[in-house]
Amino acid sequence: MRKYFICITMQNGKDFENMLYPHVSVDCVLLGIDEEQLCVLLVEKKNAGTNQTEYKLPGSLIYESEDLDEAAQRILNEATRLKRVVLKQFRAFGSPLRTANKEDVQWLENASKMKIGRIVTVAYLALCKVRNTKPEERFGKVQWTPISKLPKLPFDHKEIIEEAIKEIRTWTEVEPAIIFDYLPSKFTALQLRRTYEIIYDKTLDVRNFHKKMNSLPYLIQTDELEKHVSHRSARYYRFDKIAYNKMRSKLNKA
Amino acid sequence: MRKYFICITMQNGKDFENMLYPHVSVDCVLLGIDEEQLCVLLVEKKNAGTNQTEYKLPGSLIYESEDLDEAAQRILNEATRLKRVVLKQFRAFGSPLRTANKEDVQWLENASKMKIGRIVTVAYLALCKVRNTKPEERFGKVQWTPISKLPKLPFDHKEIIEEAIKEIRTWTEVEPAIIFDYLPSKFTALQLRRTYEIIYDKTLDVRNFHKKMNSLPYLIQTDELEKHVSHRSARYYRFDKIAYNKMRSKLNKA
DNA sequence: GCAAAAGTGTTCCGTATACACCCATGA
DNA sequence: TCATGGGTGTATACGGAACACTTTTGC
Repeated sequence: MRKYFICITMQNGKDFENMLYPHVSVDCVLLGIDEEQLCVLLVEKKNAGTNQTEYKLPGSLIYESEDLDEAAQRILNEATRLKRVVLKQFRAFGSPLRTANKEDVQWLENASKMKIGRIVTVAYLALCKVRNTKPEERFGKVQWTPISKLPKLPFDHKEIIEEAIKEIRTWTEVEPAIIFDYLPSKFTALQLRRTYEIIYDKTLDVRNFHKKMNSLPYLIQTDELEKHVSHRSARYYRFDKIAYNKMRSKLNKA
Repeated sequence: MRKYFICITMQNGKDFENMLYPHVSVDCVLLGIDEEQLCVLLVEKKNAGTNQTEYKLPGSLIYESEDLDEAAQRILNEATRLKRVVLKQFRAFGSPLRTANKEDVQWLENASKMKIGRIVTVAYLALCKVRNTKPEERFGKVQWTPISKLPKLPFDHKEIIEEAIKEIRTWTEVEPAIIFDYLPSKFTALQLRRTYEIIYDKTLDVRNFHKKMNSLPYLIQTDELEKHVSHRSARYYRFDKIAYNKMRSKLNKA
């Protein structure tokens, strides 16, 4: 049995480079910490006709000539205006049932102006500074939502978020540098500890944590102290990227 | 600017279920151990016109209604006739440059009878018993090739294999059960040790290895001994899946 | 003076590493 | 009798976990 599949592509005389590729999408799970909770960035999903606002993960079909990593950076930038955030691809989701819900498909067809069949999505993960995010206007409103209070989400976005949360725990273990990408350049021991506590959802012993910090070659004490706090002021630390990389390359040899 | 993209799909009156989806493929990196070396299964890639045989990873476009995991199982089964092997999705490869080599694309168009543009591939990994593999005839010849002697490969298959080798090391650490899926149901300490040695590409201390084995609740000594070997006969061990799962669930709680 | 967080050391336990010799078997 | 792998124990090092009190500062 022979099978034929013919694709005809048309566009308004514009370059092929800017064409969307309506078979593969990239979704970004942007995690951040706000009000002592792990939060995920959701964007508004405007439903034609109805007034109710629903939410979804920031994501998009990829462009014809765009690498997956590039697409992820683009989406992250559109949703937050942040640049050079470390993004990690963590899984592809490709069940044919992803597009089983007709409302979801209808919405996507309206949004993309394309006929949508099946879509395989590649999911990315990043840790972002919540305070710094200002999405592009045309991207609509974004909302940092605690992971304990996720609303109804389209497609399999809930599953994607669950996987992302598992993933970030193992990721921070193997590549702790991403934590410092997330923190301000000077930070206190408390800030660092809270970050780990929220990511791992458990409390850490203060003394053991200090001991650990002192044993890590890439955590440098500075002379600066917190000011104007109503308690003993804490010392600021900084992340030494060079020492970190040196340590890593040693580990990899052994 | 509006963009249009029209897809027309035709087929010989057969059901849509069996249609290939020419935008996403799945490639399987099947690793095994032969002659004390880590090997990867490659399949013949017949080039129309020329007589030379080249090789590639077993892989295929996915079918319209097929999940990614299903596609991976199908490909594994076609290439080895093995069933119920644990496969792990480890990364999507989606650079537009994947299809930069025209020969590769030409070959794929011939093989699939489809017009091929860009393809995003999702890569899977498994550990297989080399001796048990007998591919389906129509799949062509397969060859277990030592990873140190990879031939020229199409697309980015070399990169995919390199990633897979890194991946299997971390995978066996977090999920040692896959090793026992790979070994015969009764195995000696030597067999198990060699398996680890080859995967990690380093030698392990014999005494420490025995000590470790004894400390693991899921490794059970049997009363059986090797026979007809020209040295003291070794004891057989077996893998206790129940004990393994019990141990895992404890770990996850803590 | 009090609330709030900073900072600091010791003990214990389990796991990883290093290391050398005698034993059983078939050829 | 020799070649081959089987099997065993001890000492040391390191990192993680548990645990309580004094210090500093602003209000």
